[in-house]
Amino acid sequence: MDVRTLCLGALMGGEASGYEIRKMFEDGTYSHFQMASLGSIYPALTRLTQDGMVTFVEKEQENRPDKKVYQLTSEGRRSFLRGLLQTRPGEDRYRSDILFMLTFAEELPVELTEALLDEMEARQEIALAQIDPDRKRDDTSCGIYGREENGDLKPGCKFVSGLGEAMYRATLDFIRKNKTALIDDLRARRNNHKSR
Amino acid sequence: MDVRTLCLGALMGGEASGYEIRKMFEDGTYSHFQMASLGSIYPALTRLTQDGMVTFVEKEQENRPDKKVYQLTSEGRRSFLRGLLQTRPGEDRYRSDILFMLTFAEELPVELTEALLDEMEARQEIALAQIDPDRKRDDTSCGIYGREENGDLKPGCKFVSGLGEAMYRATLDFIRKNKTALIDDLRARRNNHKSR
DNA sequence: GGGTGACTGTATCGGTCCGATATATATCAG
DNA sequence: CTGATATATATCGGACCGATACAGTCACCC
Repeated sequence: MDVRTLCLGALMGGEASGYEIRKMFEDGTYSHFQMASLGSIYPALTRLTQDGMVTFVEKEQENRPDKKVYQLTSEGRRSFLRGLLQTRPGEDRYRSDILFMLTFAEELPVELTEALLDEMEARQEIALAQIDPDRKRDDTSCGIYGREENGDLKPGCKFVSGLGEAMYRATLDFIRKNKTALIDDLRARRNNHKSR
Repeated sequence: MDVRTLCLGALMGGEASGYEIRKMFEDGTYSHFQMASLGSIYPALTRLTQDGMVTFVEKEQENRPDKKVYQLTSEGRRSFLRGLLQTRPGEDRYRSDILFMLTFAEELPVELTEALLDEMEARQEIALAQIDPDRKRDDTSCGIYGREENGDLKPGCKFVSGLGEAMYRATLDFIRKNKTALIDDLRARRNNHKSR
């Protein structure tokens, strides 16, 4: 799923600037299962403009740098949905440096392992908190896709964020339940090695 | 975490060829939380050789193409562990095209949504099955890191694979519990739109 | 007998994308 | 009044994936 497609998807929720699109992938709607950086978003928007998929208006702002606010054309909207019909979605992929490092827990100082576990727990907590319990309409900003007129989440979005929540909860649960056991195990092993 | 570090980690379990390292990231030990392709593994091994982190022996095989079997040098091993001590691990990142597509479920044919859900369920099942129930020593192949002399998983690896299992289970659970509700919801909505 | 696909291997390359950086302006805390 | 943070666009080097080439073996089926 390339960044151009991702940008089209982001604009399905209404107009947005490049900066705002990045925020959707950084903090917002898509942050839990997709990524795109400014270094790829801006070129993507330029090409999408050339191809007639989006248009933009330059908006002057008070006390802020100017904005280019992008918007889907009807061709862009059609093309995006047609694309989804044809695309074979790529494999889900989870990447975690911390888990990779924990694989070598036996070779590392126990303190580092502890720190890694705490770090991971903290990050998961933050991510879970970001999947709003009920932050219905606090952001006046850009039109984020997924809300009904009455402010409720659309079924697709509800499902996806529910799934995200379930994953974070399961992860947190597992860490909390098994953290001390792992640490104890490592300490015991460390003592065995010394005494031998 | 760049591919060179990843390769050093892979070789912590013993000697391996480039092809075998890729398998660890494709099917094996690391497949659930890291990725590296041949297109980056081979150059990485070349550079690691130049830097004295690994050495290789060319092994002729019967009925098979020749192999270059790589092995950590003591410098490589030290350098890897030192690296882990200094590295700030990158953020965990989950990427899923299917979830992105499901975000737009309302705009897609219900059949596609159904297919996506089934596809995702199937993939998670496969992944879960890959996290061994008890495939202790069936692979005679390369020395994969994480086993004790007696064949048990080392604590670090046990933790990590346990966490993986918990995540897959939670995901599968959620999909199974909420799939039909989502589909029904979408169908109902479709009828509402028609009748209006 | 011969085509076809699957597996083991090494290697290269185009194109995409991340991460860092530059530039500019404004707010706010200390 | 300095430094951190936020908004905003834009570029670029380097890393990495995915596809492809090349080469050999095996099993299968027609």
